[in-house]
Amino acid sequence: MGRPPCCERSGVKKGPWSPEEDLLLVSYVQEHGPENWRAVPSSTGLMRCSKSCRLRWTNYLRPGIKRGNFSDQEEKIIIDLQKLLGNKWSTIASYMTDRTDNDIKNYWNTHLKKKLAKTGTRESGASGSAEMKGQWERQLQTDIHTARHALQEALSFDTAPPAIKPEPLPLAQLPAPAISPAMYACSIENIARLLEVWMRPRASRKASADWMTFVSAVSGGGEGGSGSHSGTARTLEGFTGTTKVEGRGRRRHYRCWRAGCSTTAWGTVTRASSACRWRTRASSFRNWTGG
DNA sequence: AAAAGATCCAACCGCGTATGG
DNA sequence: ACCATACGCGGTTGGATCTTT
Repeated sequence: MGRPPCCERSGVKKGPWSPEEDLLLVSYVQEHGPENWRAVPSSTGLMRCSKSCRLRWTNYLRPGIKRGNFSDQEEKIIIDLQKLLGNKWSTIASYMTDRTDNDIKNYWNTHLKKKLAKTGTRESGASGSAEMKGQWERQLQTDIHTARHALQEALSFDTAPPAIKPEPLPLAQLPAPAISPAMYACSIENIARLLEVWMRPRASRKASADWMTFVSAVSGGGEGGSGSHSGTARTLEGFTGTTKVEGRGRRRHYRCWRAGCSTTAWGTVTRASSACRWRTRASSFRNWTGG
């Protein structure tokens, strides 16, 4: 029954992704697109299974992913769609293309389930549900129409098929941007954008977020004076990545590097008590020439 | 300041489905 | 038709971080 895990072979790395792994994966997708995942480990040298690579891409690195708090509207959409569709997270996510199914699932499990349990009954009553169902059915019909149209186009030998323009979708308040190959090129920017989002009030929680926080701090960026630093000024420019080296909790050591250059900078990031501010310690920040 | 408990979410796991030989 | 393997999805977990004591 069932297949053995795809990652049983020895030497496969598990756990949180490092920035350099992210960059390798993004580079691969930029070049080949998000397909043929089984080729990713061998092509990139990543010591990860294909499944892990796909998950990392779809849940984290893919362009257009929105991070941060869910808006009231998003919350309502999730509640309504969950009521309508059940735990079909990927389907629900298809209506909120800037959110991943994993995010939605997590948000449901950690926030909405409790919230709904607390309020007892679900706010949007039967009439709201019926309305949603009507919208859902209309959407489905539109999808079928679009698919049929596309099939006809594909089966005919016309050159330059006309652009398919589906009718306005009832649930299209959150438009679904088609992911074109050109968008993969935005992945690096996507990482940078995530950096910006995560630098906002909420302090980073994960190592990868810490990385971004750190890079921002090193670059002298950040909002409201967060990321204050002193000593030798270093900018993000030129640094291609950073990795956590040692330490845990409130105090960590990081290393950042540049491509094709042996210069590495070491830094310690501390979280200044309750002020939610990160800073690099000039005293422990120095150049290091490795190799 | 430290310990303990609670919370959150990235990543893993197992299974069903799709696909190709 | 059968088998092997890749893909995709939903449930679950580990551990980092936050909050409370």
